[in-house]
Amino acid sequence: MIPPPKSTAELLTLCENIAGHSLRELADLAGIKMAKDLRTNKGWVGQLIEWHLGATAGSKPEQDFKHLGIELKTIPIDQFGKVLETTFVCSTPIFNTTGLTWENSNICNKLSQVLWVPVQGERSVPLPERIVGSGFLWSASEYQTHLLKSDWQELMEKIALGKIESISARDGEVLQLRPKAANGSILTEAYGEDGEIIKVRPRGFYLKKAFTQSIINQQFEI
DNA sequence: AAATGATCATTA
DNA sequence: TAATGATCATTT
Repeated sequence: MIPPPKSTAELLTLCENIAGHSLRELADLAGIKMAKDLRTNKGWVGQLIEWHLGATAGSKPEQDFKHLGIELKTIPIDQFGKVLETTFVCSTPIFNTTGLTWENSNICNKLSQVLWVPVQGERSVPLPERIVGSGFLWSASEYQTHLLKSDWQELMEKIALGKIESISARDGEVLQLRPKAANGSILTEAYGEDGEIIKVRPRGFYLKKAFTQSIINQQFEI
């Protein structure tokens, strides 16, 4: 068990320790069994990295390192540093959203400071042989914040107006709204177009690839 | 080939 | 059910 880091510097040291190592090595060190594949265990890599960085496991809607104000995200990239997947940020509040602003939203809080940990994610590389890259801290620039905030406001307005079912993943410049649930039969309450209560699939906020790619590029082209 | 919509495991 | 950790796999 790795104790939670007491400072940002400690966290970054833990992060340096795992850089360059394979998932097999890290699983062995953690005493965690290698996942056979990610198909039936999609969060396995993220949970392995959490263990090594001393993140407190849990399903609370807050940052991984709340005392440091830092959220942890692993991000799959290929050998050229290309981002392979969109990034889930958090689930979307869709029922009682009155009084909710970008500034007091969970997504704003989570994105205030992110420790990005790139992990080799090409399917052609066997899971145990994939290498963990060098993690780095990131905070949104003014421009990036503007993009996120305006997408968020547009999406949340549609939700408040009962137009959630008309939102597609194509909406938003950098932020997407997509289903986020165990399967299609999971339902939660939302407002319909006439203000009535309807049942919809739960949604989550995702960062589009182009946005996370720019973050990765910014880091590795310095 | 890229992207959208769907899905898997686990905890509380 | 709702939150976390995400990637899968069919459609475009």
